[in-house]
Amino acid sequence: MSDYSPANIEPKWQKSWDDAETFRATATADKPKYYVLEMFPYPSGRIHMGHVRNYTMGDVIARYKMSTGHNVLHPMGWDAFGMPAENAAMASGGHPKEWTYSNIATMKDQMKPLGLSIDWTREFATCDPEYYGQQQALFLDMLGQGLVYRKNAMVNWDPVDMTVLANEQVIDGKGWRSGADVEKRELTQWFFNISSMGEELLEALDGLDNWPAKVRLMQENWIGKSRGLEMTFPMSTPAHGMDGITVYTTRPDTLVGASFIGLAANHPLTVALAADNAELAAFCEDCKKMDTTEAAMEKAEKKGFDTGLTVENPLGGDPLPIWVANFVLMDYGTGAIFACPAHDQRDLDFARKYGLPVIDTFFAMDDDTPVADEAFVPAKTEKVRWINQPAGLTEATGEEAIEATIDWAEAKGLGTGKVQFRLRDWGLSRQRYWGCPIPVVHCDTCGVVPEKKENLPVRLPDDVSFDIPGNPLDRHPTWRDTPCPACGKAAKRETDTMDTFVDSSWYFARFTSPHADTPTDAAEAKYWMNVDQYIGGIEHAILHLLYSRFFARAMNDTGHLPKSAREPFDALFTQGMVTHAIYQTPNENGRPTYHFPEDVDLRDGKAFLKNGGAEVQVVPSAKMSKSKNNVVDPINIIEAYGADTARWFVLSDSPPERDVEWTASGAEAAFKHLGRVWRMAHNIGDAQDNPAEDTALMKAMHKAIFEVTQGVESFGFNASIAKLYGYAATVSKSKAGANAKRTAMLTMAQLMAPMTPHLAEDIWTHLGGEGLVVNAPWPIADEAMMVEDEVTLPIQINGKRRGELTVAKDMPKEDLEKLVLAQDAVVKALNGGTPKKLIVVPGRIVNVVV
RNA sequence: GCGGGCGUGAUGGAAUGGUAGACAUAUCAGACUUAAAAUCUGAAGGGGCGUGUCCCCGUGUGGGUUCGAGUCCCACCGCCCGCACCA
Repeated sequence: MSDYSPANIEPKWQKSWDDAETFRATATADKPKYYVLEMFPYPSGRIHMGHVRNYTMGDVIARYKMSTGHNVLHPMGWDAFGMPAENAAMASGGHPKEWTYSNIATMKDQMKPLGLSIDWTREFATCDPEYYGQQQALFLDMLGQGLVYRKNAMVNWDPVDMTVLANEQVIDGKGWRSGADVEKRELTQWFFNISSMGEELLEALDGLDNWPAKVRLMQENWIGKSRGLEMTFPMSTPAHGMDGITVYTTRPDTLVGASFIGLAANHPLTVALAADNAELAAFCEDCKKMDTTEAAMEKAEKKGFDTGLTVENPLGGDPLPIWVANFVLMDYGTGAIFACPAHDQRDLDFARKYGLPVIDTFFAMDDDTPVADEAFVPAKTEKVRWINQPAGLTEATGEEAIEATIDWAEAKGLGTGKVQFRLRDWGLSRQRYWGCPIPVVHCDTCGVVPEKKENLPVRLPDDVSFDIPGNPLDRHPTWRDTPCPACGKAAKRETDTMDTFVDSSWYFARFTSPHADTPTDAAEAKYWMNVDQYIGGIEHAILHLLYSRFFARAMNDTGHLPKSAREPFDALFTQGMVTHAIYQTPNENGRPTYHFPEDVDLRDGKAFLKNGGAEVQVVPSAKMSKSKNNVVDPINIIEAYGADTARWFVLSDSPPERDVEWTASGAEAAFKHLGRVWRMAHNIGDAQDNPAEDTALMKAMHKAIFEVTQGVESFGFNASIAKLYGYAATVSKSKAGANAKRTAMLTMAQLMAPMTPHLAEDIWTHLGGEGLVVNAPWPIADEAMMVEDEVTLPIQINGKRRGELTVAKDMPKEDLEKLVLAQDAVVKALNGGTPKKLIVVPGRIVNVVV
């Protein structure tokens, strides 16, 4: 008899699915829909194990939903714009377009053998003119609604990539991609007005019950809503046309403790003063550098510059000096603060350094110690005793004092309560070639004019070169030239392209009608949206997901999505990485030399080099990385064991949200198990029916159906697989007749089908299952078959297990208690006495308290 | 610094407040074999001697709640992640 051969099986069943167009998503009224989406990949050129795990999880859900009577939409596409393509063009002289499309072709070839249930007819790349043309249409509609605007802004300039970066693309003062120190530059930029939706984006987080709490919290912190008081301190002597300093504070309750005013280095007053004060100008230059590169290293160092000016204190008392302080930021609040050193560590550090007063405004309930070197900052919910509180409070929590003081200040006309967000508008302009052109024209007469929709897409020119840094669109001989859409005179195109995060902010909506000649088709979008289950990496917790939430709202506002899709992802799952041990030996410099897994022998829990036998240090569970030689290529695994083994293994060993470590022995074991199941299906035998054994097997089958289903429903794929191992062992050992075994194995095929679809089809057909297993309805566990007549109860004495008792499930409590008290262990423990207490948890446990 | 999460065998991990360690890896033993591979069966948290349906200890540490705690509460230790001069 032949043996389990994935190389024969897998292409065969893939062809059957293709021929039957099994995965074609069609909107029909007779079935509920289910939209499952995995975050689409960047076409780097090769798929990796992380992709395999991500897509397999989505595939399990998609196939399961198909078999439970849903129209399933499970699409795939390519996040295809971005700098690596340009970098490759610079390095090797090719064209970003060719590089990208060739990578897409390669990766698709690598993905196809996985047997994913993807509707490839909906595939697109974001660099397809058909896609980015609709993105331009969307941009114009958003422009019309005031959701996009232009402003001068200090931007983060990456000197290596020669482009602007969003705040969130700057990590520790360095470009997220290039790692270069980021500089500040002032440019006219396009911005999405995401902050106008801050409140809604924050409030709607509450409704996202099927998102990880962690992601919701990260977004909440990112949006950063706070309530405080905006008030103006009148200047003692007006200067540079200004007669007051407006500050924002979340702690107006500590106004009594104000000791100085702090201005940002780029506050308008600072800038005006620096114009004729070289020393201050030099100080401000220092601050600008700190903002980017040195911030991380010298975070504790507070520096300031005394302007010599003062403001009047609205509470009476001495005027407050105005300082320029390096820790005050222009782009939050008003760029000016009042400092209360007693209750803010930064202010205190500053005050101590420059000898400014420290005024306690409240004390703990049981402690009068004045603040020394540590600011007193209790939780806002803690009750404290106030000194000269402006609103007249004596004992109150911070929360109460803040609200009371805002009311007081408003009544006195000193200021107004204000809500502030950390979330800032999203700068989308990029000075790059390989991105979606911003569809506007600059006209000397008309200014900035939107391109007409009938002229879309504004296509990228193909004849560009990358031999000099900077944007090839800027230096293209003719591309910029175009008539002004308003007056028809000669004008110039915008040469900035869009941040690639724009491309991925609405692709999920485009998948509902990928070839419509508007961004979406209303009927299709209404049927398929929302995404029922979105799956991807935690690294997208803030940027991609927040931007997508914004875009879904913007698309609703511009009529491209229904209101119900303003929150586009009903459920989000963030999966863990696939890791692999690193094998390293120290070289002569003491630095590690990395060895490929295939060069290492594993014996007795240790690792040795095959060549030379030297012992190798093993670093477990490290992220796969080419530079560490610990990457496992899915293609090699598929060739060696087949796709089903790869799929089974990446799901098996760890819960989906955690990292899973790829081990050669684990993959081997997965392959062996699939072979075992295959042989079981081919060795049913011809045993006669055996009622007792048959019933026992059918009971086990229904239990397996129940448990595996539960695992799939709850994203516990590893649990489902553990149950399938157990079920396989039960079937294998069963003495049931051939009919019952055949039934048991047909169910096995169905239960395994979402994880190992090719093997499942093969078994299903071999055992005479009707049609394709992918189309078979999911088995339903029969509750009656899962009822056990007898239960084994553990008997505890004082909470410790001391024996067990097998009794009829429905035995009356009194009879059970009698039996328990007659147990040897219980009799011994009671030693002739009576139990203090007898706890019977029906069907679970008995505890005797002695 | 702020916020969040996690600590269970050699390893990955399982366990609605109810038999801790399912399932898998690695390990060991047995069967089959001339032998090996493959396959199948079984053992296995640690310790004890009295070898048993035995006893003691055991889920980072210390307390607490409970008839009963890996699970709930408090404090501490360690690790991981996110944010970070946001007034």
